[in-house]
Amino acid sequence: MEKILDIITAKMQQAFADAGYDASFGRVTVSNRPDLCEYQCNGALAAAKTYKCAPIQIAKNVAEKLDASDFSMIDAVMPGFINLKLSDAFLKNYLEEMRTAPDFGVTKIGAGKTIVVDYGGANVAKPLHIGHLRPAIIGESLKRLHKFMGYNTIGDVHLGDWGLQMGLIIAELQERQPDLPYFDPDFTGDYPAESPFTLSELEEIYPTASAKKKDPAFAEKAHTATYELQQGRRGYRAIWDHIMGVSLPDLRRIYGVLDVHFEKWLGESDADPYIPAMVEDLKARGLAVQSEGAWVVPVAEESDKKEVPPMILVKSDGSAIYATTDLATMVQRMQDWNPDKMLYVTDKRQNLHFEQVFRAARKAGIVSETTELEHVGHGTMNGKDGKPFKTRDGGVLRLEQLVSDMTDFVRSKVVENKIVEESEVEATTAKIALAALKYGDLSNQPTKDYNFDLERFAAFEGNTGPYILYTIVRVKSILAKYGDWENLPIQAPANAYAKDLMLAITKLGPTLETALKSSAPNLVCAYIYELAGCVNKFYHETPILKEENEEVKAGHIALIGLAKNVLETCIDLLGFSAPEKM
RNA sequence: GCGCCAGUAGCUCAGCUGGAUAGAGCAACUGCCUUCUAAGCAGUAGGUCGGGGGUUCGAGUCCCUCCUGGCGUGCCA
Repeated sequence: MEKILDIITAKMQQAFADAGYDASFGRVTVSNRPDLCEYQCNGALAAAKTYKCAPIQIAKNVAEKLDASDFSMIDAVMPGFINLKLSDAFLKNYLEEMRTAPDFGVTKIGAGKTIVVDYGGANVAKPLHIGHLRPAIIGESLKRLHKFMGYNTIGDVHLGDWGLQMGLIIAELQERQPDLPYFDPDFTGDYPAESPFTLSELEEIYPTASAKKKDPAFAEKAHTATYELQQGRRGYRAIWDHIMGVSLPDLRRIYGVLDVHFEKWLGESDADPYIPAMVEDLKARGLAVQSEGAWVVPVAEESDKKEVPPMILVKSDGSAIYATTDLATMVQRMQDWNPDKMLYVTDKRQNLHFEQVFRAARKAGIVSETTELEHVGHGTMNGKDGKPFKTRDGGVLRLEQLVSDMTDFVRSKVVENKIVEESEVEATTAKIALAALKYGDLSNQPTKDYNFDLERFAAFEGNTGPYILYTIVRVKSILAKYGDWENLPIQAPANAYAKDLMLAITKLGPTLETALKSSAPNLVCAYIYELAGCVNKFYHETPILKEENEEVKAGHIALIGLAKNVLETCIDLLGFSAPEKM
């Protein structure tokens, strides 16, 4: 469906042209003075200079030429604004079209395109911690948004399963259990099917090993083990298999709790087969050069304001680094999926890394000229006090713990409210807790740091996930009492609250487009907060089920039904859903 | 040192290619439930938009400069 702004702008441009001015001045925007109008055009102010004429005169001339058919008000006011209000008939028809069109008539700007969203970044052998929350939530939302807008979407968890961390674990395991067959270079038999460590042991081994990096002898061992693993040493591969076998089910489970789902569970290790040929190619073409013992790809450009260090392709010890696997992963993605876009959702501190990798990829022609590469660098989630989030003993808080804290908090409120049956308490709690967590995160700009405040996010009032859910649930309750409502047509606005609500609904398409183009789920949050406010105002001021005129009542129901559908669609794009009661 | 990001109400944040009176939520205070879920709605109060210059008819928004904070700056991811 054509956007309202585009429809009006076209008319306004025609009016400017008809009045003898350049059509480009006819841009219309949503009003910033809702008390005066719904849409406005500021073009006369800008045109005043060009035509050396008082802006108000231009505005009046244009207003006279404007096709008035879809407006209830066209007003040229000082100093030169053209204020507009839509006619009831136009709004009614527009909303009825939204109601009956698939996906509310939103333009599928991604139709025919494929996007890879790389957003997990979980490390095997390490439990998910709060640092993994934002990429999971933001990435999942961006993926769903792209899908809704027509893209073929491939979400890839891109596990951290091939770097130094693997070597650290192997080295630590060897110190603890040197007699295991994995460490015997002469062992030729079958390795045990049973893992030599449990999940909780593994989760303890890694941080212990990581802390020992300062010991040069241990670090040396870890680097060697990393290199040998990457070279395919049999015993080490077997350990690696165990690490994956123990770790993956747990990762899947926790992502599942967050309602985060990946199409592909690939990792850095899956890029490994592509590395040798890629490295050889880069060397052969002179794109990779030796520097300080390593092979690097210089990516500095003339226009750089800062010094951009080269991308390290092969470390001086011969092993791959994350730049290597990221680049090789691009080779794999282009070969297997040929995407139009690759979107990376990771911590913003990796900005420089991705800048380097993107440049190297373009330089080497690993991606095509038209392949879009974007890094959404998210900010950090800090504690309530604005300082890095730590547990009481100074450790890193597990993601699972965070979810369960939120769940406990919400559950107590749900129980207190006594609206749902005891048997539904857990399911309802889970939905509200997830909404609180995700909305609390997504309502912030992705790039900014924010402070996590459990009580604020889970508050049942204000700009929160639960508030949005509550709005939806209230409407659902009315619709259920009314009965069949799905096919009721939209009517002209019954009152001012209805009109505000209708105007808000029409902004769905433009909002989703902007949110997608700027990779900003927070815009969707802001939108549904506004929409929910309109719903609640209408709800409060308009008796719906008590309306005696059946025709009028049907109009009310059709409107809140559409609003509810839009809200539910939007929260699905954010990655959560509403219960039936709360 | 250099680079990037941020600084808006007591707190947490919006503010869409510069536009009419800078907006929400929380906290504070005040109204509205025998009537569709009060987890709601309405209202009051609270701001020299970090400081200083500049461009413009018009600047929270663009340019310069300074201050403060965070982060990054070749073999971790």
